Amino acid sequence: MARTQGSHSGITGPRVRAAALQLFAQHGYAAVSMRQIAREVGVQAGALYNYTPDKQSLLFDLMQTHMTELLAAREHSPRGATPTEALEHFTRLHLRFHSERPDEVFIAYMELRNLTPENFAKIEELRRSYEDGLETILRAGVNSRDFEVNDPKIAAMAVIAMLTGVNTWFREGGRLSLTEVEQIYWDMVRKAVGA
Amino acid sequence: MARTQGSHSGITGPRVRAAALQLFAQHGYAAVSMRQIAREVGVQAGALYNYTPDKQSLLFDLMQTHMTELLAAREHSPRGATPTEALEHFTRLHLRFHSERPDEVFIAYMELRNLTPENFAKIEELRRSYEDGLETILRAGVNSRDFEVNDPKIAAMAVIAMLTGVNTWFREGGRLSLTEVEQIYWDMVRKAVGA
DNA sequence: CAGTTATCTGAACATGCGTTCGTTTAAAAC
DNA sequence: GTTTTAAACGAACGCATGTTCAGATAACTG
Repeated sequence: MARTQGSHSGITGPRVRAAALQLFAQHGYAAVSMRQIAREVGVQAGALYNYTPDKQSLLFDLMQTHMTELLAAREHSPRGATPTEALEHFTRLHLRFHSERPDEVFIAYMELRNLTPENFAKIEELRRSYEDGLETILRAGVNSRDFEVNDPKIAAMAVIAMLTGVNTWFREGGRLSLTEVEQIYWDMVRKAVGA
Repeated sequence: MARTQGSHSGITGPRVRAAALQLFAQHGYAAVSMRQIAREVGVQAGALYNYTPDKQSLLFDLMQTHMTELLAAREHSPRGATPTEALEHFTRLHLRFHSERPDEVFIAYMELRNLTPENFAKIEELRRSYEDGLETILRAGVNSRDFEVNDPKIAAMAVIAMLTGVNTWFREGGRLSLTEVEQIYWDMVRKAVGA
Protein backbone atom coordinates (compact mmCIF):
# COMPACT_ATOMS: atom_id res chain seq x y z
CA MET A 1 0.00 0.00 0.00
CA ALA A 2 3.02 2.21 -0.50
CA ARG A 3 2.21 5.69 -1.64
CA THR A 4 3.44 6.33 -5.16
CA GLN A 5 5.77 9.09 -6.12
CA GLY A 6 4.42 12.50 -6.88
CA SER A 7 1.00 11.93 -5.42
CA HIS A 8 -0.27 15.15 -3.90
CA SER A 9 -2.14 13.63 -1.08
CA GLY A 10 -2.47 16.77 0.98
CA ILE A 11 -2.96 14.65 4.05
CA THR A 12 0.53 13.29 4.53
CA GLY A 13 1.38 16.06 6.99
CA PRO A 14 -1.30 15.11 9.51
CA ARG A 15 -0.52 11.45 9.00
CA VAL A 16 3.11 12.07 9.88
CA ARG A 17 2.13 13.79 13.09
CA ALA A 18 -0.37 11.05 13.94
CA ALA A 19 2.19 8.32 13.37
CA ALA A 20 4.82 10.15 15.40
CA LEU A 21 2.32 10.69 18.20
CA GLN A 22 1.37 7.05 18.40
CA LEU A 23 4.92 5.72 18.11
CA PHE A 24 6.46 8.22 20.53
CA ALA A 25 3.78 7.37 23.09
CA GLN A 26 4.23 3.64 22.65
CA HIS A 27 8.01 3.32 22.50
CA GLY A 28 9.41 6.69 23.51
CA TYR A 29 10.95 9.44 21.43
CA ALA A 30 14.51 8.13 21.57
CA ALA A 31 13.49 4.60 20.68
CA VAL A 32 11.55 5.57 17.56
CA SER A 33 13.38 6.14 14.29
CA MET A 34 12.35 8.35 11.42
CA ARG A 35 12.24 5.21 9.28
CA GLN A 36 9.65 3.66 11.60
CA ILE A 37 7.49 6.75 11.37
CA ALA A 38 7.87 6.75 7.58
CA ARG A 39 6.91 3.08 7.37
CA GLU A 40 3.76 3.77 9.40
CA VAL A 41 2.83 6.56 7.00
CA GLY A 42 3.71 4.45 3.96
CA VAL A 43 6.51 6.63 2.70
CA GLN A 44 10.30 6.71 2.61
CA ALA A 45 12.17 8.39 5.45
CA GLY A 46 13.34 11.29 3.33
CA ALA A 47 9.78 12.34 2.55
CA LEU A 48 9.17 13.19 6.21
CA TYR A 49 11.41 16.20 5.81
CA ASN A 50 8.79 17.83 3.62
CA TYR A 51 6.71 18.14 6.78
CA THR A 52 9.16 18.70 9.60
CA PRO A 53 12.62 20.27 9.68
CA ASP A 54 13.82 17.49 11.98
CA LYS A 55 12.81 14.88 14.53
CA GLN A 56 13.05 17.28 17.46
CA SER A 57 10.54 19.66 15.89
CA LEU A 58 8.13 16.80 15.44
CA LEU A 59 8.21 16.15 19.20
CA PHE A 60 8.03 19.80 20.11
CA ASP A 61 5.07 20.48 17.81
CA LEU A 62 3.11 17.62 19.33
CA MET A 63 3.72 18.87 22.85
CA GLN A 64 3.11 22.51 22.07
CA THR A 65 -0.13 21.74 20.27
CA HIS A 66 -1.30 19.63 23.19
CA MET A 67 -0.56 22.27 25.81
CA THR A 68 -2.03 25.07 23.73
CA GLU A 69 -5.23 23.13 23.20
CA LEU A 70 -5.41 22.39 26.92
CA LEU A 71 -5.14 26.07 27.78
CA ALA A 72 -7.66 26.97 25.06
CA ALA A 73 -10.10 24.42 26.45
CA ARG A 74 -9.78 26.07 29.85
CA GLU A 75 -10.54 29.47 28.39
CA HIS A 76 -13.64 28.27 26.60
CA SER A 77 -14.97 26.43 29.64
CA PRO A 78 -17.35 27.99 32.19
CA ARG A 79 -15.74 29.98 34.96
CA GLY A 80 -17.93 28.96 37.90
CA ALA A 81 -19.70 31.38 40.23
CA THR A 82 -17.94 30.18 43.38
CA PRO A 83 -14.46 28.75 44.04
CA THR A 84 -16.05 25.34 44.62
CA GLU A 85 -17.81 25.49 41.29
CA ALA A 86 -14.64 26.66 39.58
CA LEU A 87 -12.71 23.76 41.11
CA GLU A 88 -15.36 21.31 39.99
CA HIS A 89 -15.17 22.65 36.45
CA PHE A 90 -11.40 22.41 36.51
CA THR A 91 -11.50 18.84 37.78
CA ARG A 92 -14.03 17.64 35.24
CA LEU A 93 -12.40 19.43 32.35
CA HIS A 94 -9.00 18.01 33.24
CA LEU A 95 -10.33 14.47 33.42
CA ARG A 96 -12.33 14.75 30.23
CA PHE A 97 -9.64 16.49 28.22
CA HIS A 98 -6.87 14.13 29.33
CA SER A 99 -8.88 10.93 28.95
CA GLU A 100 -9.57 11.88 25.34
CA ARG A 101 -5.86 12.26 24.58
CA PRO A 102 -3.92 9.46 26.28
CA ASP A 103 -1.04 9.57 23.79
CA GLU A 104 -0.57 13.32 23.98
CA VAL A 105 -0.65 13.26 27.78
CA PHE A 106 1.85 10.45 27.93
CA ILE A 107 4.26 12.30 25.69
CA ALA A 108 3.77 15.61 27.45
CA TYR A 109 4.81 14.05 30.75
CA MET A 110 7.45 11.56 29.60
CA GLU A 111 9.38 13.27 26.87
CA LEU A 112 10.23 16.59 28.50
CA ARG A 113 13.83 15.52 28.92
CA ASN A 114 14.16 14.90 25.20
CA LEU A 115 13.40 18.51 24.34
CA THR A 116 16.21 20.93 23.62
CA PRO A 117 16.63 23.47 26.44
CA GLU A 118 14.87 26.20 24.44
CA ASN A 119 11.91 23.97 23.57
CA PHE A 120 11.76 22.70 27.13
CA ALA A 121 11.49 26.24 28.45
CA LYS A 122 8.55 26.99 26.15
CA ILE A 123 6.62 23.88 27.17
CA GLU A 124 7.35 24.46 30.83
CA GLU A 125 5.93 27.96 30.59
CA LEU A 126 2.68 26.57 29.17
CA ARG A 127 2.52 23.98 31.91
CA ARG A 128 3.17 26.53 34.62
CA SER A 129 0.40 28.65 33.21
CA TYR A 130 -2.01 25.73 33.57
CA GLU A 131 -0.89 25.04 37.14
CA ASP A 132 -1.23 28.70 38.00
CA GLY A 133 -4.85 28.56 36.89
CA LEU A 134 -5.61 25.93 39.50
CA GLU A 135 -3.56 27.70 42.15
CA THR A 136 -5.59 30.86 41.56
CA ILE A 137 -8.82 28.95 42.12
CA LEU A 138 -7.45 27.48 45.34
CA ARG A 139 -6.27 30.84 46.65
CA ALA A 140 -9.67 32.37 45.93
CA GLY A 141 -11.30 29.53 47.85
CA VAL A 142 -8.97 30.01 50.79
CA ASN A 143 -9.71 33.74 50.88
CA SER A 144 -13.44 33.16 50.77
CA ARG A 145 -13.10 30.42 53.40
CA ASP A 146 -14.64 27.87 51.04
CA PHE A 147 -11.44 25.80 51.12
CA GLU A 148 -9.06 24.72 53.82
CA VAL A 149 -5.72 24.44 52.12
CA ASN A 150 -2.37 24.66 53.82
CA ASP A 151 -0.27 25.54 50.80
CA PRO A 152 -2.13 26.40 47.57
CA LYS A 153 0.87 25.88 45.30
CA ILE A 154 1.51 22.39 46.58
CA ALA A 155 -2.18 21.57 46.69
CA ALA A 156 -2.40 22.52 43.01
CA MET A 157 0.44 20.15 42.14
CA ALA A 158 -1.09 17.42 44.27
CA VAL A 159 -4.49 17.73 42.64
CA ILE A 160 -3.06 17.75 39.13
CA ALA A 161 -0.86 14.74 39.88
CA MET A 162 -3.85 12.89 41.27
CA LEU A 163 -6.04 13.69 38.29
CA THR A 164 -3.41 12.98 35.68
CA GLY A 165 -2.77 9.61 37.30
CA VAL A 166 -6.14 8.52 35.93
CA ASN A 167 -4.53 8.12 32.53
CA THR A 168 -2.40 5.24 33.78
CA TRP A 169 -5.40 2.98 34.20
CA PHE A 170 -8.56 4.50 32.69
CA ARG A 171 -9.78 2.92 29.45
CA GLU A 172 -13.04 3.73 27.72
CA GLY A 173 -15.34 0.72 28.07
CA GLY A 174 -13.72 -0.50 31.31
CA ARG A 175 -15.31 -1.08 34.69
CA LEU A 176 -16.20 2.58 35.16
CA SER A 177 -17.53 5.18 32.74
CA LEU A 178 -15.86 8.55 32.45
CA THR A 179 -18.86 10.14 34.17
CA GLU A 180 -18.43 7.84 37.16
CA VAL A 181 -14.71 8.50 37.29
CA GLU A 182 -15.37 12.24 37.20
CA GLN A 183 -17.74 11.92 40.15
CA ILE A 184 -15.34 9.81 42.21
CA TYR A 185 -12.43 12.15 41.62
CA TRP A 186 -14.42 15.31 42.16
CA ASP A 187 -15.48 13.81 45.48
CA MET A 188 -11.88 13.20 46.49
CA VAL A 189 -10.65 16.59 45.27
CA ARG A 190 -13.46 18.41 47.06
CA LYS A 191 -12.73 16.66 50.31
CA ALA A 192 -8.96 17.07 49.95
CA VAL A 193 -9.27 20.87 49.82
CA GLY A 194 -11.84 20.89 52.61
CA ALA A 195 -14.77 22.10 50.49
CA MET B 1 41.87 9.19 35.63
CA ALA B 2 41.03 6.13 33.55
CA ARG B 3 41.13 2.92 35.47
CA THR B 4 44.11 0.83 34.41
CA GLN B 5 43.93 -2.69 33.19
CA GLY B 6 43.94 -5.56 35.63
CA SER B 7 43.11 -3.50 38.70
CA HIS B 8 40.89 -5.54 40.99
CA SER B 9 38.81 -2.70 42.26
CA GLY B 10 35.93 -4.78 43.57
CA ILE B 11 33.75 -1.70 43.39
CA THR B 12 33.26 -1.40 39.66
CA GLY B 13 29.99 -3.34 39.77
CA PRO B 14 28.23 -0.86 42.05
CA ARG B 15 29.73 2.00 40.09
CA VAL B 16 28.26 0.62 36.88
CA ARG B 17 24.79 0.43 38.44
CA ALA B 18 25.14 3.91 39.90
CA ALA B 19 26.18 5.38 36.56
CA ALA B 20 23.39 3.59 34.73
CA LEU B 21 20.87 4.80 37.31
CA GLN B 22 21.91 8.41 37.00
CA LEU B 23 22.15 8.41 33.22
CA PHE B 24 18.92 6.48 32.64
CA ALA B 25 17.10 8.89 34.94
CA GLN B 26 18.56 11.94 33.25
CA HIS B 27 18.35 11.01 29.58
CA GLY B 28 16.19 7.89 29.41
CA TYR B 29 17.15 4.28 28.84
CA ALA B 30 16.96 4.40 25.05
CA ALA B 31 18.99 7.59 24.82
CA VAL B 32 21.89 6.31 26.92
CA SER B 33 24.59 4.15 25.32
CA MET B 34 26.77 1.58 26.97
CA ARG B 35 29.73 3.72 25.99
CA GLN B 36 28.33 6.66 27.96
CA ILE B 37 27.90 4.49 31.02
CA ALA B 38 31.42 3.16 30.60
CA ARG B 39 32.84 6.66 30.28
CA GLU B 40 31.10 7.69 33.50
CA VAL B 41 32.66 4.72 35.28
CA GLY B 42 36.05 5.35 33.72
CA VAL B 43 36.25 2.14 31.76
CA GLN B 44 35.85 0.86 28.21
CA ALA B 45 32.44 -0.32 27.04
CA GLY B 46 33.44 -3.97 26.84
CA ALA B 47 34.31 -4.04 30.54
CA LEU B 48 30.66 -3.44 31.48
CA TYR B 49 29.88 -6.97 30.37
CA ASN B 50 31.79 -8.30 33.35
CA TYR B 51 28.94 -6.92 35.46
CA THR B 52 25.80 -7.27 33.37
CA PRO B 53 24.83 -9.71 30.64
CA ASP B 54 23.33 -6.86 28.62
CA LYS B 55 21.82 -3.37 28.76
CA GLN B 56 18.29 -4.65 29.38
CA SER B 57 19.37 -6.53 32.52
CA LEU B 58 20.94 -3.35 33.81
CA LEU B 59 17.59 -1.59 33.59
CA PHE B 60 15.64 -4.50 34.98
CA ASP B 61 17.99 -4.94 37.96
CA LEU B 62 17.65 -1.28 38.88
CA MET B 63 13.86 -1.44 38.79
CA GLN B 64 13.58 -4.76 40.56
CA THR B 65 15.92 -3.66 43.33
CA HIS B 66 13.94 -0.47 43.79
CA MET B 67 10.56 -2.19 44.00
CA THR B 68 11.88 -4.93 46.28
CA GLU B 69 13.36 -2.38 48.65
CA LEU B 70 10.09 -0.46 48.66
CA LEU B 71 8.12 -3.55 49.64
CA ALA B 72 10.74 -4.45 52.24
CA ALA B 73 10.50 -0.98 53.74
CA ARG B 74 6.74 -1.44 54.04
CA GLU B 75 7.20 -4.72 55.86
CA HIS B 76 9.63 -3.28 58.36
CA SER B 77 7.49 -0.25 59.08
CA PRO B 78 4.90 -0.08 61.87
CA ARG B 79 1.46 -1.45 61.06
CA GLY B 80 -0.74 1.11 62.84
CA ALA B 81 -3.45 0.23 65.34
CA THR B 82 -6.28 1.80 63.33
CA PRO B 83 -6.90 2.23 59.59
CA THR B 84 -6.22 5.94 59.98
CA GLU B 85 -2.89 5.26 61.64
CA ALA B 86 -2.03 2.69 58.98
CA LEU B 87 -2.84 5.19 56.25
CA GLU B 88 -0.71 7.83 57.93
CA HIS B 89 2.22 5.41 58.13
CA PHE B 90 1.75 4.49 54.50
CA THR B 91 1.65 8.14 53.43
CA ARG B 92 4.73 9.16 55.37
CA LEU B 93 6.72 6.10 54.37
CA HIS B 94 5.89 6.63 50.72
CA LEU B 95 6.96 10.26 50.80
CA ARG B 96 10.15 9.58 52.74
CA PHE B 97 11.18 6.55 50.70
CA HIS B 98 10.51 8.18 47.36
CA SER B 99 12.07 11.53 48.18
CA GLU B 100 15.29 9.70 49.07
CA ARG B 101 15.43 7.96 45.67
CA PRO B 102 14.42 10.42 42.96
CA ASP B 103 16.37 8.66 40.21
CA GLU B 104 15.02 5.21 41.02
CA VAL B 105 11.45 6.53 41.15
CA PHE B 106 11.83 8.32 37.86
CA ILE B 107 13.10 5.18 36.15
CA ALA B 108 10.49 2.95 37.76
CA TYR B 109 7.71 5.11 36.31
CA MET B 110 9.21 6.13 33.00
CA GLU B 111 11.05 3.13 31.68
CA LEU B 112 8.41 0.44 32.00
CA ARG B 113 7.90 0.41 28.25
CA ASN B 114 11.56 -0.35 27.67
CA LEU B 115 11.38 -3.61 29.57
CA THR B 116 10.99 -6.88 27.72
CA PRO B 117 7.51 -8.36 28.20
CA GLU B 118 8.78 -10.90 30.74
CA ASN B 119 10.62 -8.28 32.77
CA PHE B 120 7.66 -5.93 32.55
CA ALA B 121 5.38 -8.59 34.00
CA LYS B 122 7.70 -9.10 36.97
CA ILE B 123 7.91 -5.40 37.79
CA GLU B 124 4.18 -4.94 37.36
CA GLU B 125 3.54 -7.70 39.86
CA LEU B 126 5.70 -5.93 42.43
CA ARG B 127 3.90 -2.67 41.79
CA ARG B 128 0.50 -4.28 42.05
CA SER B 129 1.53 -5.78 45.34
CA TYR B 130 2.37 -2.31 46.65
CA GLU B 131 -0.93 -0.85 45.43
CA ASP B 132 -2.81 -3.75 46.97
CA GLY B 133 -1.27 -2.88 50.32
CA LEU B 134 -2.85 0.55 50.22
CA GLU B 135 -6.14 -0.77 48.91
CA THR B 136 -6.29 -3.18 51.85
CA ILE B 137 -5.84 -0.30 54.30
CA LEU B 138 -8.60 1.66 52.57
CA ARG B 139 -11.01 -1.30 52.61
CA ALA B 140 -10.37 -1.85 56.30
CA GLY B 141 -11.12 1.81 56.92
CA VAL B 142 -14.34 1.63 54.94
CA ASN B 143 -15.46 -1.45 56.87
CA SER B 144 -14.72 0.19 60.20
CA ARG B 145 -16.42 3.38 59.04
CA ASP B 146 -13.22 5.35 59.60
CA PHE B 147 -13.05 6.27 55.90
CA GLU B 148 -15.58 7.39 53.35
CA VAL B 149 -14.31 6.05 50.07
CA ASN B 150 -16.40 5.38 47.01
CA ASP B 151 -14.06 2.98 45.23
CA PRO B 152 -11.05 1.73 47.23
CA LYS B 153 -9.11 0.52 44.20
CA ILE B 154 -9.34 3.88 42.47
CA ALA B 155 -8.75 5.77 45.68
CA ALA B 156 -5.54 3.77 46.12
CA MET B 157 -4.34 4.75 42.65
CA ALA B 158 -5.34 8.36 43.23
CA VAL B 159 -3.47 8.59 46.53
CA ILE B 160 -0.34 6.97 45.13
CA ALA B 161 -0.40 9.25 42.07
CA MET B 162 -0.78 12.29 44.30
CA LEU B 163 2.05 11.24 46.60
CA THR B 164 4.42 10.21 43.83
CA GLY B 165 3.84 13.56 42.15
CA VAL B 166 5.87 15.11 44.94
CA ASN B 167 9.01 13.87 43.23
CA THR B 168 8.43 16.20 40.29
CA TRP B 169 9.11 19.28 42.40
CA PHE B 170 10.45 18.39 45.85
CA ARG B 171 14.13 19.12 46.44
CA GLU B 172 15.93 18.85 49.76
CA GLY B 173 16.79 22.34 50.93
CA GLY B 174 13.90 23.98 49.09
CA ARG B 175 11.08 26.11 50.46
CA LEU B 176 9.64 23.25 52.50
CA SER B 177 11.30 20.54 54.56
CA LEU B 178 10.36 16.92 54.07
CA THR B 179 8.63 16.97 57.45
CA GLU B 180 6.44 19.88 56.37
CA VAL B 181 5.66 18.19 53.07
CA GLU B 182 4.70 15.02 54.91
CA GLN B 183 2.30 16.99 57.09
CA ILE B 184 0.68 18.82 54.18
CA TYR B 185 0.17 15.66 52.19
CA TRP B 186 -1.04 13.61 55.13
CA ASP B 187 -3.60 16.36 55.69
CA MET B 188 -4.82 16.13 52.10
CA VAL B 189 -4.85 12.34 52.03
CA ARG B 190 -6.74 12.15 55.31
CA LYS B 191 -9.37 14.56 54.10
CA ALA B 192 -9.62 12.93 50.67
CA VAL B 193 -10.60 9.58 52.22
CA GLY B 194 -12.92 11.26 54.68
CA ALA B 195 -10.95 10.38 57.81
C1' DC C 1 -1.99 19.03 -24.23
C1' DA C 2 2.42 21.17 -22.54
C1' DG C 3 4.75 23.08 -18.60
C1' DT C 4 5.26 23.67 -13.90
C1' DT C 5 5.58 22.28 -9.32
C1' DA C 6 4.82 19.83 -5.19
C1' DT C 7 5.85 15.31 -3.59
C1' DC C 8 8.28 11.12 -2.98
C1' DT C 9 12.12 7.77 -4.02
C1' DG C 10 16.34 5.64 -3.18
C1' DA C 11 20.94 5.90 -2.43
C1' DA C 12 24.44 7.87 0.18
C1' DC C 13 26.85 10.16 4.25
C1' DA C 14 29.22 9.99 8.62
C1' DT C 15 28.40 8.46 13.03
C1' DG C 16 26.97 5.62 16.66
C1' DC C 17 24.91 1.40 18.45
C1' DG C 18 25.14 -3.24 21.54
C1' DT C 19 27.93 -6.86 21.90
C1' DT C 20 32.00 -10.17 21.29
C1' DC C 21 36.61 -11.61 21.93
C1' DG C 22 41.71 -12.27 21.75
C1' DT C 23 45.14 -9.94 24.26
C1' DT C 24 47.28 -7.45 28.08
C1' DT C 25 47.81 -6.23 32.68
C1' DA C 26 48.39 -6.15 37.65
C1' DA C 27 46.88 -7.94 41.86
C1' DA C 28 46.28 -12.36 44.61
C1' DA C 29 47.77 -16.98 45.84
C1' DC C 30 51.09 -20.04 46.90
C1' DG D 1 59.29 -14.99 43.38
C1' DT D 2 56.67 -17.50 40.39
C1' DT D 3 52.09 -18.82 38.85
C1' DT D 4 47.39 -18.03 38.46
C1' DT D 5 43.47 -15.34 37.46
C1' DA D 6 40.13 -11.62 37.61
C1' DA D 7 39.55 -7.32 35.23
C1' DA D 8 40.06 -4.22 31.60
C1' DC D 9 41.60 -2.94 26.92
C1' DG D 10 40.73 -1.97 22.26
C1' DA D 11 39.56 -3.42 17.89
C1' DA D 12 36.12 -5.40 15.35
C1' DC D 13 31.25 -7.10 13.97
C1' DG D 14 26.95 -5.97 11.37
C1' DC D 15 23.51 -2.99 11.60
C1' DA D 16 20.76 1.32 12.54
C1' DT D 17 20.69 6.22 13.06
C1' DG D 18 19.19 11.34 11.38
C1' DT D 19 19.63 13.87 7.52
C1' DT D 20 20.67 15.34 2.59
C1' DC D 21 19.87 15.49 -2.23
C1' DA D 22 19.72 14.52 -7.22
C1' DG D 23 16.42 12.39 -9.92
C1' DA D 24 11.77 10.51 -10.98
C1' DT D 25 6.88 11.02 -10.95
C1' DA D 26 2.13 12.41 -11.10
C1' DA D 27 -1.15 15.91 -10.21
C1' DC D 28 -2.27 20.81 -11.04
C1' DT D 29 -2.05 25.18 -14.13
C1' DG D 30 -2.94 27.63 -18.15
